[in-house]
Amino acid sequence: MNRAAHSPESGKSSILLVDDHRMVLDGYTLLINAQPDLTVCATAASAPAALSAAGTSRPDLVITDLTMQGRGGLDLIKDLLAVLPGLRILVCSMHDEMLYAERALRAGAKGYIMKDSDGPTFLAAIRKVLDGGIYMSAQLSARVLDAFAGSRPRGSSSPMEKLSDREFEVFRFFGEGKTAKEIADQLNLSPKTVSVHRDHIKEKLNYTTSAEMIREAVRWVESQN
Amino acid sequence: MNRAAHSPESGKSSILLVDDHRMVLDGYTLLINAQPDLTVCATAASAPAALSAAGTSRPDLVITDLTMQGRGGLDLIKDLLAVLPGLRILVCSMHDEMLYAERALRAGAKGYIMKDSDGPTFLAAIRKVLDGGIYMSAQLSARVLDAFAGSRPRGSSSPMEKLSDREFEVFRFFGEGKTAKEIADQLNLSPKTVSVHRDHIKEKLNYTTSAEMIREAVRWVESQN
DNA sequence: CGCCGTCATAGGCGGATCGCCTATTCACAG
DNA sequence: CTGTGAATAGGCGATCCGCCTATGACGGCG
Repeated sequence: MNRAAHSPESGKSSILLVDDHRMVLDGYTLLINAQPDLTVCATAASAPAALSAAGTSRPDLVITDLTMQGRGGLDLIKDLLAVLPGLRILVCSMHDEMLYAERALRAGAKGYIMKDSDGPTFLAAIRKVLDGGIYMSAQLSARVLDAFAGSRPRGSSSPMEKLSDREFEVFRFFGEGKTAKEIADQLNLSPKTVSVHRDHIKEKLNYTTSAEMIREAVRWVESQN
Repeated sequence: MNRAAHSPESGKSSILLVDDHRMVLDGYTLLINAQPDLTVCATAASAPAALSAAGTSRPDLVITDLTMQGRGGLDLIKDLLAVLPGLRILVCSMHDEMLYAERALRAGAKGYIMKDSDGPTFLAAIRKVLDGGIYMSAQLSARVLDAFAGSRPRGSSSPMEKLSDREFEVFRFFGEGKTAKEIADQLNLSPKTVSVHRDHIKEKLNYTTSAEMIREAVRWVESQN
């Protein structure tokens, strides 16, 4: 186990925590700092803060939530890896893994764990990722292996799987009652880009009107809560 | 301040924490137990566990998340109040308050705070609710006061009560994913008329954008089974 | 009975948005 | 190296939105 590559002095692996809920940051910090081999070197409550903190503190591992206000967590993963290639990222989300984990791992994360995991599971995930492994639940890994095995009962799965990451993100925003313009502002895009995404979503999911698409987006977001 | 009614021995106000994310529970516990006048008497990670824990530990206050798996922070509020009438409940949600706070308060909660609040704000909310007050953000209270300012022919029923028959009809059509034009065609009206109804609905229900109104319409239609 | 508030209807108008088309860049697969 | 798809965004005409005004109908009220 050679975890201490970036922490020559302490011998502890340094971790950057990213979550927009302070209480969650406190909870993680409490748990992690109680471990002899781990230490929290920085925390951040937003994507920009996370990028900045990652640049200065050079953590061995970043643990991040997926859904932060504005600029989804997937973008943060990509940005972090663009700045610090090889950085290990463990996604810790409150959302059902089936819906987000695949995207997160494809974006470059090395693990996905749900927030309702208990301490030991959580620490096991951290150490597995620090050791160069990929952490995911048994269910999820089964699903991934299944997908790689070539079995394709396509169509029975969610129609949303046809959407690209960006389209999916826009879809969710529409489901939250946001205007195209509001979404554009929040993602720092031109309204035109959002409208193109909207068009593609409509086409991929076979909706004839935007109102219909929005309704289904709202229903879908509802079903996630 | 007579907060210790149910905690004769310690003099501290006892709090039951409910959240399905253990890390969140840890963070809250850390903060609360550091206060001289507050103590966490129990935690629960599910609605049934919360009901059971509330019955045995008789807390002065319950702090609960709204969205737990198995559907229903709102149901938990109602169930808790059914078992322990007069119990004070502070909802601590990660969701935009505009979307859930009203429902939570109508269900009987005495406060609503977002998870990204900092410690002092959080403690202020706890103490305010323990003292018999109602805690909500300035924005939210402004919205509530605004809504109650010009209307109370009925004590407090559905917000849709304020809509005229025609407006309500239009509202439902929007909730079914219909376009303004489609609604106009179906009701043999000019699109302009429908748009005026839409404007009035937005005004009466205090929505700032049409997208927000449509989202709530969809949610309402959904809730009608 | 006349007055006022509300409802339902709808037109006007300027600016915003939609729907569709095209284009550039980039990444990745074949 | 070439093609496909994703992400970004501009153009443009038609449509829609948001706000204002207006008319007729109904219903309570002094």
